Amino acid sequence: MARPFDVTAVEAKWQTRWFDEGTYEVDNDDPRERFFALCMYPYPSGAAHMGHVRNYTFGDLVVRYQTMRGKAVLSPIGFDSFGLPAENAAIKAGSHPRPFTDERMKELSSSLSRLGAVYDHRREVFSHDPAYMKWSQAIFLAFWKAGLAYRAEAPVNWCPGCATVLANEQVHPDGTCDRSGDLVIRKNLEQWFFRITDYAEELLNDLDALDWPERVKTMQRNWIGRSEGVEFDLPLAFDTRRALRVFTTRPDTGFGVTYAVIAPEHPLLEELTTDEEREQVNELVTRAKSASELERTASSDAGIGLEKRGAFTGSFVINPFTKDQVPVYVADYVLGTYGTGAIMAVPAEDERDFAFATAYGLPIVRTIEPPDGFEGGAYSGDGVHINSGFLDGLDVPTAKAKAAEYLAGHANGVTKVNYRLRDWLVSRQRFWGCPIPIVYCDTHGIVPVPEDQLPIVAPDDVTMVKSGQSPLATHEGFRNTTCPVCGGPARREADTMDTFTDSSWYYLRFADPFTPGVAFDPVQAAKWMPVDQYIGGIEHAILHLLYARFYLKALVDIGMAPGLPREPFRRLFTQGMIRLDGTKMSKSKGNQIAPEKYYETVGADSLRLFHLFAGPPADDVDWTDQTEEIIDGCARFLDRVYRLSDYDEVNFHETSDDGDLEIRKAVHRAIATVTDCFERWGYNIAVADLMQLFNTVSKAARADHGIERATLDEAIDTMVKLLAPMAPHVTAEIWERRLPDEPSVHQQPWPIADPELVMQDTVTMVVQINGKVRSRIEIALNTSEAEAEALALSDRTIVEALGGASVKRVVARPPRLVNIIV
RNA sequence: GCGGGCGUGGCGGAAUUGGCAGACGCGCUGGUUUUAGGUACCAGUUCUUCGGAGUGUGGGUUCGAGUCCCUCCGCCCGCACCA
Repeated sequence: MARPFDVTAVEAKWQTRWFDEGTYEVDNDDPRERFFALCMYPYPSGAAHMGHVRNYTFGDLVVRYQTMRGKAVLSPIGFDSFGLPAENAAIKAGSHPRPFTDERMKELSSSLSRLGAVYDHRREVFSHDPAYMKWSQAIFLAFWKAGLAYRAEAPVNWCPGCATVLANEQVHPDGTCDRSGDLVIRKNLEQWFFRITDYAEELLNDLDALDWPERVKTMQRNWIGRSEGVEFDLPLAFDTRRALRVFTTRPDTGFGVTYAVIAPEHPLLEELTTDEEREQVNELVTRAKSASELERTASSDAGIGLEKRGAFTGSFVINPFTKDQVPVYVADYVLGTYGTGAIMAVPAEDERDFAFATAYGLPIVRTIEPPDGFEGGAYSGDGVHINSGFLDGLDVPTAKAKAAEYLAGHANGVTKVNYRLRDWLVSRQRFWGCPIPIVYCDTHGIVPVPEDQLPIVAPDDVTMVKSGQSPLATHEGFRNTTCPVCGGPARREADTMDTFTDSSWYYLRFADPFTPGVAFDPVQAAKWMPVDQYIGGIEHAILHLLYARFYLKALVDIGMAPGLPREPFRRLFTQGMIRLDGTKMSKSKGNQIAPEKYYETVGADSLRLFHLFAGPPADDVDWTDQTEEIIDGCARFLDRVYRLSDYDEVNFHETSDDGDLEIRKAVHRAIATVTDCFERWGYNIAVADLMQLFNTVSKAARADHGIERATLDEAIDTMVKLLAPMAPHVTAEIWERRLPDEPSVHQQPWPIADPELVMQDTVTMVVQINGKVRSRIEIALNTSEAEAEALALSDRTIVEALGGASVKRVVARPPRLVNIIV
């Protein structure tokens, strides 16, 4: 395609200038209003892919737009540079992950520059930088000292493919690993945890005030999984001084408890199991323990309760409502890690209990009258209580309160809130992560590494193997150390931290990487925090976004971030993904379209414009046969703007006339609509509005009648400014050619619409007959209803169309329309 | 199964509060320029039996519905034994 300018040269020229001149460097004491714009910490996987391009196009637009709005914009970049892909590649190549990672970082960095994205490069951060690791480790130790980090043995998720344990958040519902797709198995291991559950309530409540997509907030709410209920005792039939403690959200259904169920891991199981039942109980427990999560949940995948697996323990407990003895079963549908690990079962009002009761022939007693015509097993809705003694006749909420009161007096009942959220498992048996700064001494046990010895950096002379433990575990030079307390022989922790710890506080380092001796100075960081606009993919809806929220709250509480807000990201935007042939475009699927080729042909500006124009930013984009042509169309539009700005084929007239006034109005209306679109993420519409404005201006300027020079000057200068955040290179070039003595377009203030020109004094009012458009009348904006009605009824076209029909009613809604009903 | 979102030309998509459906772009058709192709520019492009009809289907509210309510169909996303 023949272009009116040398795209490659122009883009390179401006990229160099922005970088060399530090155009987007910003100081912490900048007096302007502040704006913190941030794209999610990218994993350096090499040159930017199309998803990056989309993400960083939006991010860069925000940075440039807010800058033109007169704000001091903090635009940092860094790299989430620890992680498995680099380690796996190093194992394969028999090398070290560091050079591999450094290379990928360089590639990503340069391809972001090539896109035209601008940053304060002085603030660059990457996870494996010892200067950053030092503080990642210091935060770990601060958590430990505050009791937020602890070591415990627990059944954990082990991924054979990744050869490490995983957090609950990294395991899919079907029991496979988030990263490798391998089936995760259960193992009992001693591991490090962060006490994120201490913050469950706050993490849940604070979501309400965040300007985040509702979808993301819902996902987090579900993940945290708050449920309110009552914990109480079911006395053991053979020894009523002791009891099985259970948790329920439905105390009101207590009269319908016909059995109890305990988890295979429950500590009382052994005691409750009678000799006659021992064999089948053991069989069930063995199976449940060895089963993977997938196998354990498989029965429900086939349809609710098709195959509840359980066994009678031989023991009974007493229902505190009915005083009846009910059997205790062990079943794998009750989880040892939630609530008390035991439940009261109410088959009539709980689907899972119903399925189990049906399979094992247990009695079902309804305690709530289902609605007429109700078909099916369990009824969990509201209704009138029956068969429920003192609860009979009550609705569910009332009965709940009354039952809870009863349990408090008769069964040690206490109201309780349970969460689905578990503590965050942070140990990883891998090499390429931030080492956990802990030493184990035979005398002093767990000893933190003193801060002046941080960072603990993994050695370079390791043999990278995939063995189920980090190469650090067998590296004698690293492993053997001395106890910081007694100086005796000690061993270093060989595990590294989950890489999500690195991305949980990087935004604070961005805000202040300058103050020596601290991770960040809270006073400096407070100048920028919280992030005003965070941009990233929906795939981080739970993991990263929950962890980062926890980190900041914890840092504030333990005194590392006093005075900072408790939420890191005020506004979140999640952009859609790019799909090719119906699936997400990704490296692992091998269906990527590389951006480089577009840089070389149409240029970065055109590719950016395409991503902005393709559709609503939050929606997925399908890469199709048509895409190339749309990108060409975007390039064509930029070329037209360039040519018009050169006054190519333009006719001028001397003094301004009505035509010029119309152009000025169109220009100012576009300022208003484009600005509005920028504020509400309607970039696709902003591009459309600019194209429309261009068409109007271009047509007028090239017509024989021509245009006044001042009108065209204003139109073009404004268009270039409005386009500048979208297509930064070509607009900078046009601006410089037109106004070589002025500061760059990117330093210009964002245009402000003149209300006089935006306001239309006359508008086209539609006249309908029976809801069908029959005529259009130009009217004044402030026309009254009566005037509008009179104008409509006397309009020649309308009189003809009516043909003397009797008018039943007239609905006048000036200035939009009049509807005549006949 | 539960929760949420979405169905508009050949295609991507516009249409703040119910008020001119299809902005803008792609593609397509015709034309001007050009040795030709490409580029550039101009005109047209929902369907139509030219009365009208039309925003997945059927109903409802309203003077008026793409927009609000109900039914069904289809697609996408999240959750899925958490008591």
